[in-house]
Amino acid sequence: MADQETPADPARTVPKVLLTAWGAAPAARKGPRPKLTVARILETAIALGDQGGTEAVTMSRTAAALGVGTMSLYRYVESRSDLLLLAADAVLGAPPEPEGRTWRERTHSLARAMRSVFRRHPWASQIPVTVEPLAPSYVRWAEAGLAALEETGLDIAERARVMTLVWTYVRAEGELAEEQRRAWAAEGLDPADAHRAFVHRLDTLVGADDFPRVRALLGSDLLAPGPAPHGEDGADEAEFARSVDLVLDGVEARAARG
Amino acid sequence: MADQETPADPARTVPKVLLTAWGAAPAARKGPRPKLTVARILETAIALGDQGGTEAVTMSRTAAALGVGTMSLYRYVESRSDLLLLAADAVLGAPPEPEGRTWRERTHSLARAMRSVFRRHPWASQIPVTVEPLAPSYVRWAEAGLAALEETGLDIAERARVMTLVWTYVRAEGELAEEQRRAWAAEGLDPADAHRAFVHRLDTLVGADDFPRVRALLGSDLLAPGPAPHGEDGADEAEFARSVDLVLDGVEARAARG
DNA sequence: TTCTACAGCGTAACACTCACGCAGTACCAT
DNA sequence: ATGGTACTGCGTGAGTGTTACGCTGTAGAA
Repeated sequence: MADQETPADPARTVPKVLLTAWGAAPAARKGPRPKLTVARILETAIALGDQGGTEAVTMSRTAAALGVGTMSLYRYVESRSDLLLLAADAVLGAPPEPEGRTWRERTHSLARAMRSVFRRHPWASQIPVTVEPLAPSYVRWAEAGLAALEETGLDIAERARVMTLVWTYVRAEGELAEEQRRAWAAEGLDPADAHRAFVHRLDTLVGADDFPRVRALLGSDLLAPGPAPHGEDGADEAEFARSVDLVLDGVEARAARG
Repeated sequence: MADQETPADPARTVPKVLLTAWGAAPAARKGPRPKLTVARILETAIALGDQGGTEAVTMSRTAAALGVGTMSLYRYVESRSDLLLLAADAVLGAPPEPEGRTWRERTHSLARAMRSVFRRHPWASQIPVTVEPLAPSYVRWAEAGLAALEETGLDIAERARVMTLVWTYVRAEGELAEEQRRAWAAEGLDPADAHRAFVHRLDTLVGADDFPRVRALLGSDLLAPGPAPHGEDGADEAEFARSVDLVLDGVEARAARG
């Protein structure tokens, strides 16, 4: 009997994670009934992540929360990193129906929706689902993004480029915000203190001779306390919206050129 | 003697990592001569990262490579994550003199330079130095970016937004590329195989009914094997350049409006 | 004398291998 | 149809190797 597990062409293999993610893993026909499901495991992992971040999602903790032995999880998931990837993709879920009449409004609406996912589950932004850009939820968001951009008239490759650029930025923005939030929390600073601390450090460390432009930020709207208190999400969200607008300006210019 | 280490205002503290990074840590006046320097430790950590990625940079391995005990490193660096942050910032280094006559060329040149740093030290892209946006090398790149954008005529806040957007994208692009490269390597696929595997998986998993636009990518230039072989850096770099151009188109449009 | 750097020992947590016992199901002989 | 049996997949406990990091004693420089 030939070894059926090792096909000749490595390019025709599909990793087990992807099969699991798409629900394409073959169901068992014999043996005892499984006590768990992948869905239930992910649910638990997501809950752990929500309250303690990526590092709180360990095999032992997840298993304990489910009331099973640590090793049982390996029946459903090949490794911890696979578990995290599946959890992150599950969190991404399906994109909402984009709001707005123009492609621009709809694209912006999708970007804001993805951002809000990463604000509700900040740990997920640290797991690049796009590494395996074929995880089902990511593909759904890709499809939605390409659809929203359809009436720009740009060709499919260009639309894909825009979509990838925006999704990459949204994820990265979430990642940075989360890292920063954790850093502040580790120092025991609340958002207001954090903003003051940042200004103080900038003032202390960054010399006017070598970094005149960075220092000039001290006097700008960016760092001046405005109506929307810094550190809270109001100001950050406005910044985010403006950055997305910048990209969409570029798309618009390109679409106008044909 | 009052506790001098705990000032009343938490916003006036500067974390030790930052002081170390800026070379502002006070030198010891007594005691035995230090066997190591932070610079030498970082050099070693960077070498380890270059050949084995982030996870290869452990305290024990770094110490062993230096011929000292593991715990000795904690005299110079507060924690592993501090070590990684310092190493990543060291790798970023100083930006080169940007090439080009227009702000556009110079900004693009800087973006490509940062990308090349992250290609030479891919692990560094996984450590968000921008978390603590006051690490010295990042500040240098920020200053360079703001300078390059000066003659757009945009105000400082807008220029800062553009700079942050571009730097964030560059880092994230490097991060994703590295994660992908590692994933392929773990499967034992070379770049050519990886491209074929990707197409095969896309074809297998992504149904035409639910994802017509994503599937349409199969027939596009993006996935068709062109003169520059996919998986190698040629095609990726061209994609990167086009994405940056997209953003700069947006900046141009905004600059023209005033 | 006083301060500081160094390193060995020890701890707790982690991911993951291996081997085992056991529970159901599918199939076959009757 | 029915009873027995072979087999497969399930859960898990023990064990391995690695990790970051705390504590403590020692040696050396000012």
